[in-house]
Amino acid sequence: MQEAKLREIYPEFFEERRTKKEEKKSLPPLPKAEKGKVVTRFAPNPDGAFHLGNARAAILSHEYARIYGGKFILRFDDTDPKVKRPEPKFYEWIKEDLEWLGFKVDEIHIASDRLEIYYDYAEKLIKMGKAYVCTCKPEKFRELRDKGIACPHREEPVEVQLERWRKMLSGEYKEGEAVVRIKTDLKHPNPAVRDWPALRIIDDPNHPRTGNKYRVWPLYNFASAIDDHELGVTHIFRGQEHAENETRQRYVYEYFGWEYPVTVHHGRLSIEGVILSKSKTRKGIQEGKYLGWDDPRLGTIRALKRRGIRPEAIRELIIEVGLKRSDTTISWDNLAAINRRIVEPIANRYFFVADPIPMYVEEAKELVAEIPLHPDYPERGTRKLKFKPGKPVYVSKDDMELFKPGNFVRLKDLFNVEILEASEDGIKARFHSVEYEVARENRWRMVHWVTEGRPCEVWVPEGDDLVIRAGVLESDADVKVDDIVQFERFGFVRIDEVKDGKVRAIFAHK
RNA sequence: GCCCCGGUGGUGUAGCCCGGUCAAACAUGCGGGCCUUUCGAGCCCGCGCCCCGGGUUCAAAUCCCGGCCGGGGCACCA
Repeated sequence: MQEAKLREIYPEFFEERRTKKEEKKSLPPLPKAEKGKVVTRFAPNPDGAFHLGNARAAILSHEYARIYGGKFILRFDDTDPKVKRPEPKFYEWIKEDLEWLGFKVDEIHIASDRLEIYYDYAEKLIKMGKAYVCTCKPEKFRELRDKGIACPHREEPVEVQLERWRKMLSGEYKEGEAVVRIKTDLKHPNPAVRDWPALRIIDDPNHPRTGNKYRVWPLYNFASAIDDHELGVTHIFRGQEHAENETRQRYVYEYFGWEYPVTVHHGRLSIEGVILSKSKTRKGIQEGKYLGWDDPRLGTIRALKRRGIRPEAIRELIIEVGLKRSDTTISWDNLAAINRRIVEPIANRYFFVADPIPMYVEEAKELVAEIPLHPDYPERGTRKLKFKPGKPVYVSKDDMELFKPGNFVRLKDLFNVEILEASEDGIKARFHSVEYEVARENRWRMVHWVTEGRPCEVWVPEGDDLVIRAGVLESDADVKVDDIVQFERFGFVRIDEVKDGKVRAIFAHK
């Protein structure tokens, strides 16, 4: 348990904590955190859209910065122009998504602007004899490393190293021919930690921000180690996959005599049945399987937003999941429950009939149903649905099992009818009574309906499928793009598009 | 293979450091009831969990050892 580890290092802090638990679900205090002095950061690679998995580190970082009145930094770790290539739009999207989540970003830094800084530190380390330029073939180096043997370049004099470093910068070495390594314990139990690489050459980076200006690029561990210190970061939140990187980075901190930030490693967060992986998402988009990074089936922040998930719900979820180090897969029910609580009071009600079937009602008189937009908030007003004799009422195929001859149903807020005949082409019914009480006493079921509707489709993400439910929405429904409303007896939806009188909505949850 | 983590109801989390107050808490889910012009919400009742085996102890979810299971890392990715 990582808390136990933190306790070892900061026992005094946990004493405090004991006295004040008892509180509602919230984040535990942070070790070594002083009011006003906490600096956290979120450091994504803008090579894909921000998703729920990334949101864990981001929200924890931001939340603690706020709790302690500190600073939250957004840093784009865009130092791999080759394998995990950044794309310009993602820099913007990440900023937009953070804003949507309600973040206050105090500073923004971009690693690709900071290459000279990394070069300076690299040179310092070389001069200090703590780093060297290795020109071994990667396989050769790996072989030596695994045996715990120094590579031939390791102990060469500083002047030779500096000369090679200059050659790296000047372009005399090509990609793959030279790399700067940080010296570590060659007998470190984990071979992967031994003399880890800090900077490498990329011949034709064509970086979206710096083009071909720089050919020597830092690797994540080096850039991150330098930046966290340079930017004054005090607390780092990141996935447990980074736990071993801490070991590497600490060497740099030790050489410079810096203090390593407090780190909290959390497990991976995912939602059942939802794809988060950037590479899988990209592939799916390319193959035409997904409509884009905001396809409602995906777990990107943009997709969740599009589905009508509120930012507060995401925040609550992350805080509830907390600092746990094991991976967690939350269920949709869980997120939906949180979101429902938030959205329920704001969502106005409308009738949407999926797969409409006409119902012809005999012996009924003209009647106008006046229904509140929200049952708990009558002050919001009402909507009026007119019934005219001779014209059909549309009901949903989903309710077909209720429409058996001899059954009685109540058309909600209108009147009660007896079913005479029923098929998927149409239903014949006879007016029975208008009073709700009659339906209630007889325990007749209630269905929603529409007389004059406007075309509407609802996209319902179901795992990896996107089911499109076509139907009609009550004609006067006052819906605008981005509204979150409840289609009664259908579920909460977000209005995605209103065009030429046609409405498209995306299903959030029941 | 080597190196890290983790394992509490169907799901997610709390409790574990400092053993008793924990036949275990909260949320969600599921079942039932009340209320109610739908659904939902709300209120009430119920269902259901400490991975396994040893050990220490008067006492173990909690400490120790072993096992099993799961996740992550071992890149000139982040």
